[in-house]
Amino acid sequence: MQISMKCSVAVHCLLFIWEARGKARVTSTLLAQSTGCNPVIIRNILSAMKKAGLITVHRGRGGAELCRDPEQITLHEIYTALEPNGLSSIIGIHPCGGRACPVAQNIHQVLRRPYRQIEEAIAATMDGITLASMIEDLEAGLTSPPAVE
Amino acid sequence: MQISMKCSVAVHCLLFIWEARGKARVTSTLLAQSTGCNPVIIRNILSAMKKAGLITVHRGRGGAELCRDPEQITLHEIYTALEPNGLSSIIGIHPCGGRACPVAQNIHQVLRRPYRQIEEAIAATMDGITLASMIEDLEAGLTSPPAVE
DNA sequence: AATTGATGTAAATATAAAAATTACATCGAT
DNA sequence: ATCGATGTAATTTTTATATTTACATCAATT
Repeated sequence: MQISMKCSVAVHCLLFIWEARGKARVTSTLLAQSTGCNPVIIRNILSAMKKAGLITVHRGRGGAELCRDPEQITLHEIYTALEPNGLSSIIGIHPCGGRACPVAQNIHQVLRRPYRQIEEAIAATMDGITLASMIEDLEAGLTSPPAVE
Repeated sequence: MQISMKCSVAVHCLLFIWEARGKARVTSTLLAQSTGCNPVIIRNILSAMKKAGLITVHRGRGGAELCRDPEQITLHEIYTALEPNGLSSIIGIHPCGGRACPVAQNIHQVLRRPYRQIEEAIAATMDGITLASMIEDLEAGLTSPPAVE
């Protein structure tokens, strides 16, 4: 599994919720249209972020809002809200237990430290990225004419 | 896509090749048995590492050897040998171009910087991990009794 | 030179993980 | 009470990985 598309969709949703604050009720259908993915996927993502205390979602009436200031929401929090196992889910190790070969018996332990270091590096970087900084970049793009991709 | 199992298999192969040096000819069949995956997968991985200049593989007779000292081989090189697109392949961004929504039009650009920072952090960490250090950990495990998983 | 056991790849198949879809219970303002 | 919304479970579809099959090529050995 990668730093999955779920994460980019989640950021997309948060930015949308922020931009729409006070203007429109942000429903899962609306977010599905903007992100291009299914309303159920959106609801699952919103649900995860709700459990993590990042947003509130109104049942019945509908609509989502941020629970905190964008400065107080980091990419790391967004990511871990979506991935229950945290960053270790981005790393895969082939299963090779129960084999006679001594390399096979120890490979798991050998990789533990390197992979933990990588996870820590990613976590530290993600801690430094706030929703506020992404909003800043978004709004810079909104005022200037749309760039050709 | 994650830091795929290919990477852990590749490290496994390199450790095996190192431990077997001078003792046995390391064939893809042998590595397939030790890693638990298919000989064709092994050959593809070896082929990629060969192109990257990490190992040599003898045709006909068979057998693989390291081209360099383990101190001179980093995890980053191993990883990039396997993934043509480098670290950007660990990150997925949902496609949402061509939509009217201004958030959809800018999300790609907003995520560019954070994700580049993450890639750089991973790269830096991987640069600091050498095959030699993993061999050290492996051999520490070989001398002590096998741990219960 | 022929044999043998190996690598190097392409193509097809099988498996596993993600995402989309369908369905429906529940909620709450109007 | 109705209506449009969320919350989830279960199913299907899609996509990505990994395996298998097949075969051409190679180089040491006989």
